[in-house]
Amino acid sequence: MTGKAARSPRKAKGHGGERREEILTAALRLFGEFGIHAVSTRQIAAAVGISQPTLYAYFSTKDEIGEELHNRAFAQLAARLTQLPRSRILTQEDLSAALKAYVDFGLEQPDAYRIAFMLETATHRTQFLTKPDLPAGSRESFGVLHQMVVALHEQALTVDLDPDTLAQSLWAGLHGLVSLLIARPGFPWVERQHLIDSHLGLLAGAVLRR
Amino acid sequence: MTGKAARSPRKAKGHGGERREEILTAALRLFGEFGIHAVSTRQIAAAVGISQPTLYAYFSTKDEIGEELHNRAFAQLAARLTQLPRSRILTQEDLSAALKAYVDFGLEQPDAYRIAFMLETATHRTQFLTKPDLPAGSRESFGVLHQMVVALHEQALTVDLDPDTLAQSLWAGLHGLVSLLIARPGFPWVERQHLIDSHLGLLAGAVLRR
DNA sequence: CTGATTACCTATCGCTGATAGGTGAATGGA
DNA sequence: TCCATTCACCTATCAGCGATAGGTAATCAG
Repeated sequence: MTGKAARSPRKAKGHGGERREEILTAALRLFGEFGIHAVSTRQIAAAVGISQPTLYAYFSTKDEIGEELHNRAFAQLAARLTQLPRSRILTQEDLSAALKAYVDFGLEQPDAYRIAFMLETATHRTQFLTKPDLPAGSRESFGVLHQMVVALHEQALTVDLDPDTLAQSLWAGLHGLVSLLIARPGFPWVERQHLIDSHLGLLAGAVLRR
Repeated sequence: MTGKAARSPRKAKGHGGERREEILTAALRLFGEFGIHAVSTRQIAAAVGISQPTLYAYFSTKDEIGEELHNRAFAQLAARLTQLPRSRILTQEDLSAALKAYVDFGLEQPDAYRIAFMLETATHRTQFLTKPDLPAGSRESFGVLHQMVVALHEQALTVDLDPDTLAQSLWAGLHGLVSLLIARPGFPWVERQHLIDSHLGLLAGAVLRR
């Protein structure tokens, strides 16, 4: 399956950080392609061109590699949502654009989305059960959605429900579509873009005052 | 963690099937509690009271245990949806009841739901990429939803979108809520029942003609 | 040139999923 | 009643896993 292990030349003295990036790049690709549990540290190491224990100079566990990718994926999504152009006074179109951006992110970068929202490492499982918080990037990306709903609510543009509930409902609606499309590519979906457009239309229509 | 391995007495001659059920029961509990990848075949065997290789008399791989639980979970959901009382001519209330039943199933049996929709074994990953089909139970449970939407559509009770798209959209909306509630119990959700009621209200309101 | 630091290595650990090959209780036909 | 077969289950062992211990050689500052 995997080719021979061509050793990568040793990094110069201050440049161990480059190796770290190489590991993350290789891991993202492999995790995305085969799933985190089907990829061994030896495979990652081989893809990078180093010995397996060398990974542990940069990460203390295999899960920590997933963790870092997880955080970066969240940060990417948050950045994407934050950097959207917005009207000075928030409009319904701004919300629609954000919903679309969320779905696009998930479908354009399914590996990242999987890792951000669908991946379950042992670390996560414990973390999510005990800590009342999500990682920063996660709060931030949900926060963008939340703030938009709050702003629209203040302008009385949303239906008569508290904005917290509306925002969580929207998130659920978005995540459901993205995660099913990613996880069940073999399902007989209707034409993808049509489904997305309709779904986002339904969600926006459900949340926005008519 | 796990206590001592009290050996279970040998099954009588024709009763190996009972052992199989015991294995599935133990595996469902352990997979649900710790996640499939964090549970070893030795732990399952210990919980049942047999040696680890004996598992392989009943299942040819560990994934096959997950597979069987997966199919059973789907069948349960399908049964639950199929057995709902329904009006002779389908009403919007029937649809709402089905939506609620779906969510209730997921939240009452998070282990089963996780295994049915959120679990990713190596087998699955390949299967879903190559085969155009879901397991029977899966098609069946989505089918119930689909048929309801079709029936409502024929009575012109739905909004002006094709029923296939509406049904898939509904499914995504349901799955998103259930999977996030299950996977992120630490998130600062609004009161759960309120969120569910609102969400289902939004979904139904979005799909049904006003 | 030297000493410290850095970037890596090989060897090995306990554990995992899975296989090979055997044992001994139950059963049904002679 | 004997015996062959079947069935339920065992111990021993495998290669591969994540992770650790401990060493080595390249590199850089002084």
